[in-house]
Amino acid sequence: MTSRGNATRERLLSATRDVVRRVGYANATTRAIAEAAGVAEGTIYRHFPDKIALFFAAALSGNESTLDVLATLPDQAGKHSVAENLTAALSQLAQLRKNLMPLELALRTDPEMISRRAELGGKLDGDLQLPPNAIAGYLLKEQENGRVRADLDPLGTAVLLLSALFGLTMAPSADDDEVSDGIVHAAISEFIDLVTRGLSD
Amino acid sequence: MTSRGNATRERLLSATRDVVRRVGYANATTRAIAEAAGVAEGTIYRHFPDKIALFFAAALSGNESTLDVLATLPDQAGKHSVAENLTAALSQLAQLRKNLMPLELALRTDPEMISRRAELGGKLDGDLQLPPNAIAGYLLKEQENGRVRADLDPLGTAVLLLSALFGLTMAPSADDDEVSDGIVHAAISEFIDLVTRGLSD
Amino acid sequence: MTSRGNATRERLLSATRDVVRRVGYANATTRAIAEAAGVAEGTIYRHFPDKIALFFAAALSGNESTLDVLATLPDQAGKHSVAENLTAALSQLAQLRKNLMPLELALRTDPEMISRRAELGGKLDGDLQLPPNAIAGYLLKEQENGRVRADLDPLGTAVLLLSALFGLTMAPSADDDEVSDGIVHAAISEFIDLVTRGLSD
Amino acid sequence: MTSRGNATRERLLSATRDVVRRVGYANATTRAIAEAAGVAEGTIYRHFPDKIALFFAAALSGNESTLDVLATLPDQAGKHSVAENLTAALSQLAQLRKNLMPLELALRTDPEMISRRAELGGKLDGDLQLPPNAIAGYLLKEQENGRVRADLDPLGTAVLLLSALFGLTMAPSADDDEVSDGIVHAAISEFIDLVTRGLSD
DNA sequence: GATGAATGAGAATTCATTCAT
DNA sequence: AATGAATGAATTCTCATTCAT
Repeated sequence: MTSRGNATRERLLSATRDVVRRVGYANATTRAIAEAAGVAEGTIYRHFPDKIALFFAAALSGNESTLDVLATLPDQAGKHSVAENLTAALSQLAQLRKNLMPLELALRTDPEMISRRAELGGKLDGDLQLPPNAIAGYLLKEQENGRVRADLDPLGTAVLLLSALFGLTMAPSADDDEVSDGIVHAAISEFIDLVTRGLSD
Repeated sequence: MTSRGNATRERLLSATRDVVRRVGYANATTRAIAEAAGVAEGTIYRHFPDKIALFFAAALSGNESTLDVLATLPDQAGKHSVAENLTAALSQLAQLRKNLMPLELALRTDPEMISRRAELGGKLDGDLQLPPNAIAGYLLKEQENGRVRADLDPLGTAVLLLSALFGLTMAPSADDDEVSDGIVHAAISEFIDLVTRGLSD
Repeated sequence: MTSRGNATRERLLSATRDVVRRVGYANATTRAIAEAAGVAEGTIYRHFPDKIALFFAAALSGNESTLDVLATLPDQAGKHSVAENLTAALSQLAQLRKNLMPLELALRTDPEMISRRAELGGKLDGDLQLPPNAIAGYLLKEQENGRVRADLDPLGTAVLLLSALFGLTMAPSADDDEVSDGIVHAAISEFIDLVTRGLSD
Repeated sequence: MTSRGNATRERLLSATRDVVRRVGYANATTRAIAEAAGVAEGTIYRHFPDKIALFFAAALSGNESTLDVLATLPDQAGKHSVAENLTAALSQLAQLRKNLMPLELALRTDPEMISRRAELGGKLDGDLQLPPNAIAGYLLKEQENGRVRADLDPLGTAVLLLSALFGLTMAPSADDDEVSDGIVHAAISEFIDLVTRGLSD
């Protein structure tokens, strides 16, 4: 792969993310993406077999660092407070979700994408399995530490938290990305507070 | 509006819901909807100015009873347990979500729909505001009863619960509707248990 | 089907034959066909599921009378001369070939069409089987009449004659259809003379 | 021309023949040919001005030996039987046709190729004229030997035989090349028998 | 009111050809 | 000589919408 080719590929991935964020998945046409990337439409097909493959690649790329951070979550057990640790972890994941969300929505909306999910193979499935596993691992350690109720199912609770996170990240629709990030972070914080202390306490 | 016209209109609304549930919003073409309704494509445009108006109307119609039940939620304060009341309320709402979800996804995905949101005017916005208000009203009464922490913001917590519910209802993808309903109900129940008792007890 | 719809369908079939004859199968685009038919491109797809179905339909339609004539060939046995009967039959078939040839060539050239051949189902396969069977039936009767050698395999000989006819009809490429028809007829006549009398006599 | 360049050129010609035989003329893309030849797409244009020129060159090359054999046909007059000589000659030609056929079909199908026929100039026209001339020359000598009817037009008959051969070689569609060759040879043999002895004899 | 044929803009994708490296 | 990334025109097909009947 030439360096020019690589640069074009990156421009396409970045343009795809931009266009999807701007006009939504349904309106992210190859024409719009090519124009945003400053290349001809045909160029897309030198780098990706089809549009869906481009979307998958765009959704996956650029999330490596987030995932790395998440992998170290279980090591935080015992340090700081449980609420702080979970808030930090979910905030990280919210970042990830912001990139993956249009893809996730499309996955739930467009039957063709569902059937193409295999494409992501180990890559996305691995990525998607990391979060619940990391959180479950963390909860298990904290159970051993006595900082989390022993009768909780760690994996079930982790999935519950992630599902709720999904709802939380969907909710706000601020145009300004920074503002939006702040809202999401505050919501997560409140949510973890609620979950940690309970409704009645 | 003649009774024939009315019947056709209802058939179109019902067909739209069916088709959207079956093939997703993106693939719900006017042709498929007309076929499902047993009418000609052109007939759609006798009843609705365009496709988006049809979707809005379809999403709204048929949820009246669910909303009615919700309106009585604050009256349950003090009866049963808080967990039971919230579980019941969110389960009701999950039903509502199942109908509204494709529309909600589209609303968050497709900018054209966002701009058409005004169309729903008081109707949808009213409907959408009822759930948080009903839950907040309930939480407030339970605070007065001493069954919910006084330092919680009722409306903020209600929105939090609803956001989480959204994530919960998105998660499962069982084909069988009844099975899916069961999974969602169990998840809501666990979720409310977690929220009620807290992580650490 | 409305009468307007039927007329459009016929115009499309006729336009397809014209365009294919004029520019060849490979260059017979939907755009060119629609333009020739005086309709919008999208109209093609109201009448035919896709381009290949249109080609098959175009190739098949309008050959009924030719096939009918052929079916009566065995009844000619004993009348006129064998050479006259065969010349007449092959000339009829040459007419058929002129319509089917672009399709036949495409069938041998384009793998996608080969796989779609099933589409023609009984229709084309029946049509394609009639000629050899009709000729074989005729030869058999003439063998009984003693006007054709008894040691010839009727069906094998019929296939041989038809294969040769294919070569004959391919050969000339006169632009003027009438001239071309004349050349083909003369070639068939000479060919049958050769086959009837033999090289050495 | 360096030897490397020459080797590449040969690989391209061979790859073109292979690809055309495998997927048909319509699907023989420059990409597929370049891949089969193990070179980059751009390399094609170092050796040939465009795709059509490549096809012409590929069709012509590699048939020299066949043509040489044919040139000696008239010398066989008087030896063996007429049927044997013609069967052998047509079988040779069938081999040639197998290579030229996709091109011939394209020539009759695709107007663009017709207009480029000039490109072949003396080369292809010479090659194409050799077969009828060789056969006509042979028939003339056999007329002198009294082994062929004197009232036959040698060239007309030669063209007739070649046209029929074309139909014969088109007919079978066996996947296995050797099987296919066998079928064609048998058909030619039967055909010459028919033509030699006549229908009634 | 209802029909359904027709429309035409626009979508994804292909491919021969060019050109900087 | 060779590469292979980039091009952009062209292709098939879709679909919301219109309108004569």
